[in-house]
Amino acid sequence: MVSIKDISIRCGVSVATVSKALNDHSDIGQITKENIRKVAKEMGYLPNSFARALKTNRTYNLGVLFMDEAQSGLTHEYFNNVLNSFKVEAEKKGYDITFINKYMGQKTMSYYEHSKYRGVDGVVIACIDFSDPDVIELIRGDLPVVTIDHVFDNRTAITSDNVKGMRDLITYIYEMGHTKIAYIHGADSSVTQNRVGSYYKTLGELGIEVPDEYVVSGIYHDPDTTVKLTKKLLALKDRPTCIIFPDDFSCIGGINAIKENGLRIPEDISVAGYDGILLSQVLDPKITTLQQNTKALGRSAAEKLIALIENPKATIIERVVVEGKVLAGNSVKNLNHK
Amino acid sequence: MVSIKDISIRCGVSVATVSKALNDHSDIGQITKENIRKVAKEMGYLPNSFARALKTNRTYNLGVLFMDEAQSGLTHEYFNNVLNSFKVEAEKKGYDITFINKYMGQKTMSYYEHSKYRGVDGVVIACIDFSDPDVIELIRGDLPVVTIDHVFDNRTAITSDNVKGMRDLITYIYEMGHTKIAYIHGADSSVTQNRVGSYYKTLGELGIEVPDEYVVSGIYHDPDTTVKLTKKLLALKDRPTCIIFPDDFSCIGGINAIKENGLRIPEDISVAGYDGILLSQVLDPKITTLQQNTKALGRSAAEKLIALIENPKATIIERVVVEGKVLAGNSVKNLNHK
DNA sequence: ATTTAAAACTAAAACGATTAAGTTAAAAAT
DNA sequence: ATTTTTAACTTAATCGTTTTAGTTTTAAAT
Repeated sequence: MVSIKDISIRCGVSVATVSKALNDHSDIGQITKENIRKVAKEMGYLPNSFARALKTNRTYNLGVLFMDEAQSGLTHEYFNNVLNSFKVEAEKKGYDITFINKYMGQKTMSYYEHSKYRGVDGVVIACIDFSDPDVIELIRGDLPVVTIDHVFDNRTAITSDNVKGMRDLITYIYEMGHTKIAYIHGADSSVTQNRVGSYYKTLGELGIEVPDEYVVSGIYHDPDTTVKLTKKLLALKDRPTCIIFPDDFSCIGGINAIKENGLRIPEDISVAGYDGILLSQVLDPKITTLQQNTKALGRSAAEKLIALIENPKATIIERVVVEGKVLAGNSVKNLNHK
Repeated sequence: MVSIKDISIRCGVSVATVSKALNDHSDIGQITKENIRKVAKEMGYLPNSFARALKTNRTYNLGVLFMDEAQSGLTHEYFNNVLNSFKVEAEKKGYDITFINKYMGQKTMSYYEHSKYRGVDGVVIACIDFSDPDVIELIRGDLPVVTIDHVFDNRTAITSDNVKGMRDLITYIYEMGHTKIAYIHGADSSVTQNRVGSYYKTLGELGIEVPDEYVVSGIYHDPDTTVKLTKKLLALKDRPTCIIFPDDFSCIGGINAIKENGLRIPEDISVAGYDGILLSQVLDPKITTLQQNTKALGRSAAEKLIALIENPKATIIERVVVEGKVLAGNSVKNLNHK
């Protein structure tokens, strides 16, 4: 590999001059600069990122901590889309991304250690158990951090507007004539708390009493568990007319349970999901769901993280809230004009 | 950050000794080693990966070049799954992964340049236009490379067995009583060539003549284009009884076109996909498809790439062929016992 | 008691950049 | 004509490792 030194020899100048010329410092003459750049191109020079990183402590590398229940944020469509959007924006700004994990070969490292070891300039955290001590270590650490879908006091956070999302979804369902709306929610997290809270609040404002049995604790992204919980709901004496599932994917479990019971959707019972993944819109019937704006989430996360990195003095903690929108499928029956 | 030097001072030995102790060289005494390791742990020492990379030219970082038509291998379920499996295996062996791309900020770099700049130890290439000059540059380059779903003479390749896959799929459809089997295939590539070749060969062996109009050139992962092409097939005087689509995702377009035409699946016409993505098995009817073994593909790619990296002398070019299996859904009607 | 061999450690160069501080040459000010 | 300023470079240290080629100490062999 051709180095700065090779160029300096060819050009008859010092390595310092070459370095400065390539980095466009002001104390190098125009003619010299141009010549050095020409020669560098001719020789096929590529900067050595480690050497640079060693000296400057900047890698132009962003850590990504994306982990779902199944240990693979990659195959989870929601996080997938957020990640892809994050990646696109990061690359646009000249950053690469590196996945942060705990288990590197034999050794285990904490997320913080891994981040430090790879020297990432900052980390985006999403899709994870935010109470994990290893995550907390990272949050408390000295690296710029942006969290997605969870808010820490002293850190920039990008969140999907789960309060408004759930309100909009319920309002839509209510306007379709439903009042007996059950909710199988996901495991406890701030996302879940916001949604459940908004569920109660919205129904309360609409003057609807919610029987305790209508709110069931489930698991995100788990059709199997959802099958069981759905059956429970179907067995109720006062069965709901609509069930909201933790997300579109687990909704499939719910749909299967309902079909197994000999019921039709939406004729006999209505269902709604959450996320608005591709799949939800190709199912028959199309699922009525709240589509989260994954593009904006990923893009904002990258923007804010890079801003944090590039303006270390002005460490501004920001809160970005991204709204989603109701995707009206065909899975919620209109009870108004029957 | 605590460095090797800090440890050396605390232990009263030279930095060389510390380095060797931590890397378990044979010329350091047991007691010294243990002491140094203890102190290193106490002080929270983390090796600096750039410094190490600078000296050793090894980063324990693998480049990933995953690009689909939409410029985002990440949101494409097939590649997604391959990538995830690749990542899991790589991490198990102590490697991180870095996405290789062309456009870093303002500057554009070739894939090869990007790989060199980031100093990845090797690159896996998949899901891309393999005739792209930038890809060729990488293939011809001096980095260990493994390709997925495309074979280059002098490079290790992991391929899904498209010949056997298509044969199995067609054999299944044939056994269900079909002889008029159309095929909308994807854009030209070695994958497509293998599938189309196998399509003709298998049908030929079964003694079935294929009308020219039954083989249509389409696009992978593009439901919209598939809608149009499906309509063409449906309009034929001698309409096929079964249509094979480029993949499961574009199959959705085909299904929609068929439904629009007032036809039922599989009662009036049968369809088959390719890939076996999650989605194919939750649709109603379940799509009959050939499920590719994405886990094995990703794992093998990582294994072979790392083998190449860790045994530079024995540069063995390998060919790994991974078989898939027919997922018999409900989208192909059994014509035998009507 | 002396030489030889083995074990345990160190010195210093190197990897490829960046950068603070210093130097030289040319231009501007006196 | 001399001093001051500015422009255009260079020197050399530094980042944190690894590693070659010693050096010293201890043990074994003579």
